[in-house]
Amino acid sequence: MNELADLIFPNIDKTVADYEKMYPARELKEGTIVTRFAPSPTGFIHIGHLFSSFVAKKVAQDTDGIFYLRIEDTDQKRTVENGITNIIRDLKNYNITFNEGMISETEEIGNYGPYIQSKRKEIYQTFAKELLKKGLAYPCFCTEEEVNDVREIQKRRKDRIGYYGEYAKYRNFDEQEAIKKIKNNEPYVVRFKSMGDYNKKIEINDAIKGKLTFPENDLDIVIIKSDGLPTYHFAHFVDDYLMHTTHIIRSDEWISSLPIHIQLFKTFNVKPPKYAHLSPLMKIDETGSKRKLSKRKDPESAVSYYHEKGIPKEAVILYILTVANSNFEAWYDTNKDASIDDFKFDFKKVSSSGSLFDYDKLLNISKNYISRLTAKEVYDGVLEYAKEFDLEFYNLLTKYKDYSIKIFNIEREQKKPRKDYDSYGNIKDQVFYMYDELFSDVTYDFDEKINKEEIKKVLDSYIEIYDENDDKDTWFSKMQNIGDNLGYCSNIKQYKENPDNYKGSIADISNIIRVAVTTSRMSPDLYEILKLLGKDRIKDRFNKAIQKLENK
RNA sequence: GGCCAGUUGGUGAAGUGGCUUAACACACUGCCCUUUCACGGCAGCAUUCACGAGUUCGAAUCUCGUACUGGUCACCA
Repeated sequence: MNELADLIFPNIDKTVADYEKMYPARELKEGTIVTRFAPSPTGFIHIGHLFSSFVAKKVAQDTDGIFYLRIEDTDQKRTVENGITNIIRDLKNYNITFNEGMISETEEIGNYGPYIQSKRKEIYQTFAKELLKKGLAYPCFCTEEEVNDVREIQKRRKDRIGYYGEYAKYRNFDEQEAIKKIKNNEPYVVRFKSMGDYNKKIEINDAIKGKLTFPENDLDIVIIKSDGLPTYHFAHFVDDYLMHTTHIIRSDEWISSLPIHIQLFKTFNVKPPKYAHLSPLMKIDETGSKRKLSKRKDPESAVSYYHEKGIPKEAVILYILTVANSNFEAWYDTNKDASIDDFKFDFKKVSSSGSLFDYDKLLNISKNYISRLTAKEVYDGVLEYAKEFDLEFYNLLTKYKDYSIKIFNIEREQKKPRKDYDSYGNIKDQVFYMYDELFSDVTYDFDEKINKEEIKKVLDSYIEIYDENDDKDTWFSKMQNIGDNLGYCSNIKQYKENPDNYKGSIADISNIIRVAVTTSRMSPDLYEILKLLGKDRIKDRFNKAIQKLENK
């Protein structure tokens, strides 16, 4: 066995024990959680990554633990230029930062590195070599075709699929023959020689899914690929053992490999970490069935999608927490001013089946979030958004900074603030009429019932009496006067009792002015809008509206 | 096909044998408040927890079976 091990890994002279000494257990209080986020460096962060990294960070943080970033680049094909930098940048945007691990394409912090798997080759090989020496691993010379053929045979026989038992061609292959093949440069992989018994059961307690029962693993899985790098299963064991990860938080597509992972830990006499498997976010697809959000088909799976819509990062995180922990929403409702750091995350409150991604709910959370910001904060948010996506608006916001903040302050900073902005991306459409530069090519939504002579009368009498210094009550009683003089009821209740006695009500008067100024019958507080516009601009708006009516 | 898991209104869910005539939130509908809209308030929206059988005085909650949905069965992670 030693001869074979030395032939396969001639340059490995350290032992597992050496590495165990190099990476001693962390000196942490009992119950402290060490977690990690371990993506492939594809540079693409999707909502699922955000979800699992957030949860991992949160549970570590709740115990003053460690959260580190490990890069899983054992599949060279998937590696993308600047992938690591992009991942770090995107996560940082969402306030997801690390205590340890990679901090750029090449640099890292922490004592348990390297934190990038391609630099850990010797470590994996050391563990594999030890297995080889003990007869718990062996080289397998099967070609891809051979493996496929076996699968076909198994399908035909309705046998369980996989490399195990009598289908494991090289499991009991003669050592000298193997040595000959290797010396002959035949390609091979290293497989784990499983001692598991498929008829026995193992029980695993998942922090989220609860008690899980599986048959023992008896698959002789590949641990070292022909390029010398480990497979996920093997790297997971080696890394999380040596880095002393206490909790593996990952997506639940890994559940079915759990027996393999547990077996690997047991083989080295190591206590496995705790596992917490997260269900993926789902959506209803074209055919009406539920499926995982896919980064190919679903634009909303990309984190950049929310960025482009101008949904505040904080709102996205709030949504994620809402989905992740079912009691969060109620907690947040009663602790509106608390930081989400004060919320204690609970694995038991994580749904064990996949949730549908609910965009309406996200928007609602976003809307509530924005409603609680100060006008200045809204301004900063829109400004940052516009800088990237709407230069025209950006320039206006910069030019009219104080004025813009006043606009955003209409019916804000009060007990029950307005809630009409659901994202930074939809603000411009709602306030465009406050900017003369945006007020061209407009169409007015005057009430059809009121003819243009009436409209003119109202506007004319209004401009005569308008005084910018009036307070709201004075202003409104003047409005009522105009109405009374023209035959519109100034009291809405009276009007409703006898609508036939009047041409209309004060609501019609308001709306004529509102439409003339904003083009729309829906707007925030009219008094505030008029005040911000000022008398001269109001006059201009009136003229413009009248002109448009004439030309009709 | 094997293995594993899940299934409570349009959506996310609460719920662990009686306090459930099934919370709460989103969406939707109606009413109220109101100079418009938004906000806010009130009401409506699952006679029933995929289906069937069983255990029990009693089941959304326990057991079994069926159906459906999802995951997995790579030298990808």
